[in-house]
Amino acid sequence: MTILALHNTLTGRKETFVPADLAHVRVYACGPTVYNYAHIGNGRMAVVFDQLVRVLRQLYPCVTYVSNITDVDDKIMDAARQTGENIDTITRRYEAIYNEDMAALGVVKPDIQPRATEHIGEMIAQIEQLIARKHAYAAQGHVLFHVPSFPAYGGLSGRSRDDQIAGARVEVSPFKKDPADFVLWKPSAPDQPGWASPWGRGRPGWHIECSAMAEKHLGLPFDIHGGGADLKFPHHENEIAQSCCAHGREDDLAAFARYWVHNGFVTVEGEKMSKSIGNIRLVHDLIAHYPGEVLRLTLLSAHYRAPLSFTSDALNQARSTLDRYYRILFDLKDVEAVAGDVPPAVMAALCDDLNTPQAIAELNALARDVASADAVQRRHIKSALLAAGNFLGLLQADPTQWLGYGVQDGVDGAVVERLLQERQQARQSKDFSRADEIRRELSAMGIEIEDTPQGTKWRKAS
RNA sequence: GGCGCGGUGGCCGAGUGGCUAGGCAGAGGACUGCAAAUCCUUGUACGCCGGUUCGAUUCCGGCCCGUGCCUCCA
Repeated sequence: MTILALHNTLTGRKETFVPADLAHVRVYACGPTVYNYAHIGNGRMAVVFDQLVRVLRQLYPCVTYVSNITDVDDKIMDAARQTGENIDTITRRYEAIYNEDMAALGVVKPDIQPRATEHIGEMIAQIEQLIARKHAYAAQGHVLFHVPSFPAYGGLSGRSRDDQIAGARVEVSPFKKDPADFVLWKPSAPDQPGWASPWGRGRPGWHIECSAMAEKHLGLPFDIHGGGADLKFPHHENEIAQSCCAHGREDDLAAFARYWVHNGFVTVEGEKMSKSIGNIRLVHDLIAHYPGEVLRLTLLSAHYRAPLSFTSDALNQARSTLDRYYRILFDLKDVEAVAGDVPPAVMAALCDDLNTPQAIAELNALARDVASADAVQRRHIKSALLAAGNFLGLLQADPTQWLGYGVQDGVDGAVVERLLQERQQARQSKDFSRADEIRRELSAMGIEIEDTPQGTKWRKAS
């Protein structure tokens, strides 16, 4: 059995992954709050954990991947107020768009995608457990988690309770027993979404939903909990506090999730994406200009924990890399591939803490070898390339289509053929200036031509 | 201020105590009427200063720079 090594934020080290139950690997990753289009940072999280789950499925017979949809949140309420739309209308719409956009990135939909609003009962039950164990208290319609009741608090982020207060930007409400305490439940005004609870009509705090949904759908402790690096604190820290304390497991931070995996941030031209800078890159917009595979490869071209600077350069490089692979597949289109396993070198790279750049280097090695390959090797290379591509969510398109051969959209094939014939005649009569002129005409139409021993081929350049 | 992460050749980007990362771009060559595509050749880089070591880009300490979190955030 291949060994999977993962960097575990909980210990700060790369560790050998051993599931709690070899027969059933369980993974949870924090999903989006659905009030707007997903940006490329959301996309990176989805792609990274999709790839991790793909690796796990190669290694283990049964994997359950849960990723939630946060559909109750103050930002959603703000959005509803601004547009005058119903909250459900907004959340359902952006949930659907999220799934479409992620599918375009080659992300396989999680096995379970629980909505927060459908787990209010579980959240209330967990809050009651926390109150019963004296880790939480009700005050003025709120319920708060009492951080001092959990001495191990801060173990994931390496941040102490004092550090959290030292930031001095934590809202210190008068009803908090301790400045570090955080909200489990808060009251809703009549015009805000709310649910009946033992503490009055209200809605859950942000952190409790993941604790409740992960436990319901995966059981405790489950194997891997993931999310963006920014969620380490306070979100994941608070999840751990809630879940461990609700079950009297204050002694063991791993009693909730055993391995914690965090992906790094996407920056745009080196800057953080933010509304104020106006540099947010939405997946929805990007897929109108770039094939999803180009975006996916861009996201996989850096190691998942490293920051990724999203630039047009990076996109173009990913595109030319894919063009190269597709050209090989095109050249090998008459070679019969055999269904096979993911190439061991690719698998080994991914099993080393999801080293996707190394895996891509292995793809390049295959591509390099094709030039000197004999018939048997060519068949092997095509098979390996397709298997690796399938595993990485790449190379799923038809090479002919990808490269633009035989594309009819927006192209008058008859015109192209006529010009090519005219150019061929010019070439035969050594009228090369006329031939080159025709090539420029075609180029202006977005048509690139390639003279080969078998005649002239043309393609619609992307 | 506190807690992290990172600084690798023009660019992107792995990795390692001594043994080629890889890609892109560039240069030279082959092929071509010229191109395109492809192929061949070509680059000895690891922020700074100390320390450990036979030997450090890789380990340790300090410093500088960049960046993220500490408030909602993938």
